[in-house]
Amino acid sequence: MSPHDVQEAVRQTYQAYLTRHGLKSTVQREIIIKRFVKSRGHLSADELYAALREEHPSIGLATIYRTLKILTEAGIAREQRFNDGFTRYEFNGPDDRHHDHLVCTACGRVEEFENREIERLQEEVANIHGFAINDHKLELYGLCPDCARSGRNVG
Amino acid sequence: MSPHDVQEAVRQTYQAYLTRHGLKSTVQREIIIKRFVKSRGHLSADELYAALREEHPSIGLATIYRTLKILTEAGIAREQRFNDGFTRYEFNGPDDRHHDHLVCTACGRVEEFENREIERLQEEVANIHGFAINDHKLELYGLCPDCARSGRNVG
DNA sequence: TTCCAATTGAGAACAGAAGTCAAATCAACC
DNA sequence: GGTTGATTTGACTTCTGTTCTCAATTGGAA
Ligand SMILES: [Mn+2]
Ligand SMILES: [Mn+2]
Ligand SMILES: [Zn+2]
Ligand SMILES: [Zn+2]
Repeated sequence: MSPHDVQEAVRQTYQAYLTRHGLKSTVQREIIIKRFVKSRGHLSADELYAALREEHPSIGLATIYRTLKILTEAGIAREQRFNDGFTRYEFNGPDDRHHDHLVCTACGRVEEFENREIERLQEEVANIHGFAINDHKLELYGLCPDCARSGRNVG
Repeated sequence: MSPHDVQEAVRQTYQAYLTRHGLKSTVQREIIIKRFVKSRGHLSADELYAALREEHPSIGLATIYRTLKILTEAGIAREQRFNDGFTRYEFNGPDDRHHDHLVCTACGRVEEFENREIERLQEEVANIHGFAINDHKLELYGLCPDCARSGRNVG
């Protein structure tokens, strides 16, 4: 899927969500979404706020929070809570697959990985315990190669 | 290891930690630890506070937090952050093995499991990415058998 | 006992996030 | 285009779990 197609699919999903919930499209939301989709990191609301601060200083932090909530509910964003006290949001594109995370406890770097075998074993565990799983969280915390090499250990 | 031996080992570890850090033993800490070790759940500070409230109404919440921090640092307790907004603490006995959690999103029930194969695959992933892992978090969220059967879906 | 650092409980402070509200904006209708 | 009413906005306040502050108390070495 080309970047343009992704952009278009997001717009489609977003508009459908607005209509379905009787919400309005606004310039602030457009700006926030465009930047969020473009950045493709694991952003906190405050980081996104800071990223928009220069070009759009009038957009309030509350609007960022509200828009991220809409995006999450529309399936365009995904919430992640690593252990730094912030809720982080990542773009969830139309053909993005589920993945889990490696988190560097020194510099905050986040790497993604996908492991079908682990996922399968998780299902097995859930079955054994009779749980009907609808979400899971797997995070590996430690030092990234750079931080391990340089002996860093705090952020 | 008998309950008495566990009790004794905890006391040992606790005392050693106090000495090593120039801390004092207090009646409040003794009471909190005894109750914490006995309960063996995944308790929030507030739940522990409530549990002690009746018998020891003068013990403050701040002291609970402070004691749980000491226990965590001494390796007697382990912090867990599930997705309910509370930090939870579980007793980490001298012969307790590492385990992960199944969490019911309806009733809050927490089940533990251990899966060496998943752990091994995690190490493999970390190696591929060059990360030096020192902690990880694996939680499966869904409905426990009871809640699934009764159609419950909120806590 | 004396003495002083460690500890306590109460309340204030903190931080991320969510709520409040009057003013501004969107979009449906004419 | 203009009118209208519901939605949204930004600034601010509030909320909540946790930590900090501080004067009074306590623990334990001497
Ligand atoms: Mn990710
Ligand atoms: Mn556990
Ligand atoms: Zn790093
Ligand atoms: Zn349940």
